[in-house]
Amino acid sequence: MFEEEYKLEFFKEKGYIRKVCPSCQTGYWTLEDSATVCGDTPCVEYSFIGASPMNRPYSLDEVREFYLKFFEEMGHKRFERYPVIARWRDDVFLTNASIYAFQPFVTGGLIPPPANPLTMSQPCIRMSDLDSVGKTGKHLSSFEMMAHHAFNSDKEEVYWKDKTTRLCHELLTKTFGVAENGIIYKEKPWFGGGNAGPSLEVQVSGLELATLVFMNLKRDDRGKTEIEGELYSPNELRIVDTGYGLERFAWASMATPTIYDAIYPDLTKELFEASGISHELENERYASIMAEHAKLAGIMDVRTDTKLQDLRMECVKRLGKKGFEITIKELNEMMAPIEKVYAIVDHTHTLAFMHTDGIVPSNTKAGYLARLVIRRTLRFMEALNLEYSLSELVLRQIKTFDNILNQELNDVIVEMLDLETKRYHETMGKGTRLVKTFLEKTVRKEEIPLDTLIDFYDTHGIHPRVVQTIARDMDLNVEIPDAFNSIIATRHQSPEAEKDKKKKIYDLPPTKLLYYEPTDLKECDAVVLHSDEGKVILDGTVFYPEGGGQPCDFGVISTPSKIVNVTDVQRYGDVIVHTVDSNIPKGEMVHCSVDWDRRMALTRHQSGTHVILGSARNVLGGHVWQSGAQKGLDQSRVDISHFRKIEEEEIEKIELVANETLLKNIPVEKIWMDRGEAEKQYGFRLYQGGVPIGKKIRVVRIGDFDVEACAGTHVRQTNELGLIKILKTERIQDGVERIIFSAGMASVKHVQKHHSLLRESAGVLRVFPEQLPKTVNRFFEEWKSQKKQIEKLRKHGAQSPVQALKEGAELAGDVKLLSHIQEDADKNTFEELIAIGRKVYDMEKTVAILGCDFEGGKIIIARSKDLDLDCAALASEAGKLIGGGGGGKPEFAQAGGKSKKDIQKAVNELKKKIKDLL
RNA sequence: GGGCCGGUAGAUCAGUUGGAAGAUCGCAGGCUUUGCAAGCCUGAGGCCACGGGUUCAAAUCCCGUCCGGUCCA
Repeated sequence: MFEEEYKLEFFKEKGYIRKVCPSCQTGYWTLEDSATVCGDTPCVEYSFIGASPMNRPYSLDEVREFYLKFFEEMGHKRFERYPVIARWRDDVFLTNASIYAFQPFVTGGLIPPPANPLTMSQPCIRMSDLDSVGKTGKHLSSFEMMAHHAFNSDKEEVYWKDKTTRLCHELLTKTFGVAENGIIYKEKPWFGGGNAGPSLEVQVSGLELATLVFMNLKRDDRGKTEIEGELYSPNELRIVDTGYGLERFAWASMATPTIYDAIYPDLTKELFEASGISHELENERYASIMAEHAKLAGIMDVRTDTKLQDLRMECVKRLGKKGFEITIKELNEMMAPIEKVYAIVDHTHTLAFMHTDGIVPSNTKAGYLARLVIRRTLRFMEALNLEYSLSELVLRQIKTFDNILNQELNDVIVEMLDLETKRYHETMGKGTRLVKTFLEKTVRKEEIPLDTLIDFYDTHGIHPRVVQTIARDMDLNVEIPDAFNSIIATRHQSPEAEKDKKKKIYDLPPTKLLYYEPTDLKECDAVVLHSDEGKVILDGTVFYPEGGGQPCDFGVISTPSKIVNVTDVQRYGDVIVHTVDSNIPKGEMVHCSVDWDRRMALTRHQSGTHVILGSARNVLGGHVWQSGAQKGLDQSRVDISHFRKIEEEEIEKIELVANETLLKNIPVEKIWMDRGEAEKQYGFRLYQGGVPIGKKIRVVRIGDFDVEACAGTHVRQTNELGLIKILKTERIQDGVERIIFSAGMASVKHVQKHHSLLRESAGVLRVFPEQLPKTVNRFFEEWKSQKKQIEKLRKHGAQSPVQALKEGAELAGDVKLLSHIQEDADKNTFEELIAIGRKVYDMEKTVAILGCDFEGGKIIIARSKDLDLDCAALASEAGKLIGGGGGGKPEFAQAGGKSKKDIQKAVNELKKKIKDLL
């Protein structure tokens, strides 16, 4: 595919020849006549381990700096990295590649690139390879993708395939000293995310150091190019999307057996020592084993245990040939802890990136991915018995990478991770008890039903392997089905989300937005451009359409002949549509008038949201981001990321800071800015309330307190908000707290309402509101102790009525038959009867029938333990007689019903029946 | 955003088909012991998360709310 695309002038000039790999059938370009395979794993093995193809070892910082400098010298603008959490996108959680920074706005042609061409080193996180990390020696869950990008269009031609390849070639040979004939360019059509194009993979010593992608196609059902069953057509933008593996450069230059030894040398070494592993790469035997294992891991799939064992077998064989005897058992035992150390080092680095960019662990979204990594790491640490805390290790990584990581959140991160560690142990403790209880109860202990295993994991977070470990401690064996993971996966497969209803597109000029400036414009004149079924479109409007969590304006539109109510206002693209309760003809001149009380209430809550967010960030820390908001008339809510419940004092403090800000009377500036310019000036903090679309964005700034991209309506100065009152906070999810607050008159009303609640409650108890807590507590305590007193009296008091009953007993053979009917009974009397009934159990040959008229009618039937009589059955029958039912235990039962007049009859019936039975 | 599970004594949890609110640990007092540990006895400690509904009767069944856990995207 794309064969013609790869015939570059550069290859011709250099004397590159095209060959086809007999092993994987792909085309590749090489200077070596003798080359037989494509140069990529699995067709060849790494040849750089112990033999660097570069001119000297490079540290990560050196690789990055040499790289960026090279491209700067070649006319590229150095571009700052984006966060690893992709807040500017709603289709992904994490930044996966450097190009993510430019999607979708730049790649979609909506806004121009911030610089062209540009170069950057973008940290990326990929969760997909998590299982391979540590085992293969090359997989990382976080890495930096160095890149140079060029965006070509009909208007601007920067450079394309030929120059891209020349640049790459020059970087490798001149800067890093790689021999020309050691570089192989492999053809590899690329596609993903709705785009496609040819690409070249750059191979050095069996390692793919870079991929040069030439994105020039887009998905199009009418397109002529077919890739993997999808049709593509040429894109207006031709994008040079390159990716160079920063860590791989360092690895190749250092020629260590694994990538982890190259990029995390200090922490790796320290953890090996702490786990009692002697990681002596100077030791020939050890180094050979590691190197051989790494080479094989590079070409073999190790995702399952079986496959990993295949690799180990092969490794044992090869080592034998080289004169190093080792058994597979020895090799397994040797590698298991080593892999864990590598994984820990990698994972803590990933967490360092996640948390410094503001991810808070959670049970949803990106936070959940962080929790996954945290728990994996904790498991590995436990297995190695490391006496480190997770927070300590992550902090170490943050400090090691201080030239690219933000150090401001360090304290918060430590607290957050310590809390996560605590939570993990709690969950595990709970889980262990649960599993133990289950295993003790189960009869056939070696068989745990699959459903139970699934329940343990899905509901309680206990992995089957943990169940297995617990079972082993109890000398039991538990089998885990191979298909366990896929079973879990299918359980969670949900039907595909409904496609968004297509919004109606109106072919009309953009509506002029008159609601922004001046902020107090309440009315306007307009012309009706479109009118149909109660939907009206004007040339301009003061009505704010629903958006950004702010409900739309209400009001009236008047024509010379009538006045209609506006009941809904929505935005469709650049056009604003008003829903009205009576039709207005097209072409009419109208006058719009907004319900100003409503608008002001909403506006105050809109600005209030920004103030609350600023105060929350102020009080709680820089990890606080908005994760949702809804404005209302009486109250509004804003959801923020935070790792624990907000404490009462913190709420008070947030409220104080917010109101101080109001009193300072800070101007609320609204500026339309170029997107790139705004991002550069204020960073990603802008995107608190989601990502606006378009070249220009509206930046709302409250002094140094808060800056956000926001399309809502705002007050002019903060004092217009009046009073901000936090009404309550609640936890939406782990890591997300909701603050419900009010602003303006709504706050005053809330304060008044609370005041009257207090006054009313205090009035009932006839005390002052200040004494309420004390008094309520006193009443509650008294109530409890009185309840207890009654209970006690009843127990003692049951003695004498029993005596009285005994005296009036009838005899049925040798069995005493006690009966009594209590009239005017209340709950207490009834419970007394129950207490009396209880006494019967310890008597000799006695049956008691105790009736009362509480709640209709009740009959208690009790017998002594030396009799064989089913009271429950009797109660059931007696219940029917009094219009209800009954039941209980054989020795004590109750019947109840609605008709109290039948109690006597039922009791007589019962007596007769019992006599018959005995 | 969706799914599943849970909320009972200070802690950990039982509580069968709706009919007397329990166990273990911890706590207090007593006995035993030279003292401690342990053992034995006795006792305190519960709006069974909250609000509705069904029922003669709800910790238990149904609905809603709040709180917590967990998995998935």
